[in-house]
Amino acid sequence: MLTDEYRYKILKLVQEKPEISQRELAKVLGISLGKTNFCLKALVDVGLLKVSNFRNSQNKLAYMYLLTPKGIEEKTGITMRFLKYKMQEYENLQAEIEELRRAAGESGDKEVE
Amino acid sequence: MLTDEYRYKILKLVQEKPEISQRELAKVLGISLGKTNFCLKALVDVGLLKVSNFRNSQNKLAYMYLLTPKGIEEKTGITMRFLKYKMQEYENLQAEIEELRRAAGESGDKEVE
DNA sequence: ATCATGCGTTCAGATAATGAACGCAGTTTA
DNA sequence: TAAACTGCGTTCATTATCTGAACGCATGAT
Repeated sequence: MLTDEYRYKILKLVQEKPEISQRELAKVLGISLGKTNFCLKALVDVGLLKVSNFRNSQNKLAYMYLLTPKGIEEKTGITMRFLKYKMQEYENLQAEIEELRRAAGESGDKEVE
Repeated sequence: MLTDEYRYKILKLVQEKPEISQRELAKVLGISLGKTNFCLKALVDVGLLKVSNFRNSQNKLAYMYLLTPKGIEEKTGITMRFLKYKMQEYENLQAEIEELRRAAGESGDKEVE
């Protein structure tokens, strides 16, 4: 399943390091190789990424994932959408933390740690 | 699967409305009835929730989910842990938004919306 | 030539999530 | 009172999703 979370994360990582391998991507993302492969293909299918070959001196032939113009353009929107969603979660939690503090009779200005 | 996300959300919802039904909980959480049932049981199993019956005037006999003393105590920790995790995500995204703004040559003080 | 390495790809098996269907217990209707 | 109805928690076959070992291939090393 390709969610906004992985759309965002993969586009970001690929943009930073186009020669990244699927295995490395999987490791960074904390997901399996199979899922990584699936998500990359999905991003290629919808035209956000494209694949090209490149010669790697030390390593063998490898792929390179590049953001298409569409990918570059949509990445911003995807990121914004994802941020908005996360911001909402974050604010809800902040409110909950405040409630907990009030319930515990604390001063309310302590740091979460 | 019972994750911190659902530990937190369920404990919160149950605390606010102990007489909530599994179906209503499922709807609010955006998950299936089966998963809701599974998560509630898991929370009972680990001693964070307990079940008791109550008489509901209009409706039939129903259950009531109550936080145990352990549940009340651990809810704070679970919430804090979940917040910390979300805060990290949120901060990473904020940084990414900044990068996007810089790349787009914007002024950097626009609101996300 | 042979081996070793690392790549993307595949897919059988494991894991997780779904929601229709069930039995039960109150409430309403006939 | 009996029968139909409602909404509850529970179950579990089905479906969706994820995993990672194994494969073929291309390169570099021996």
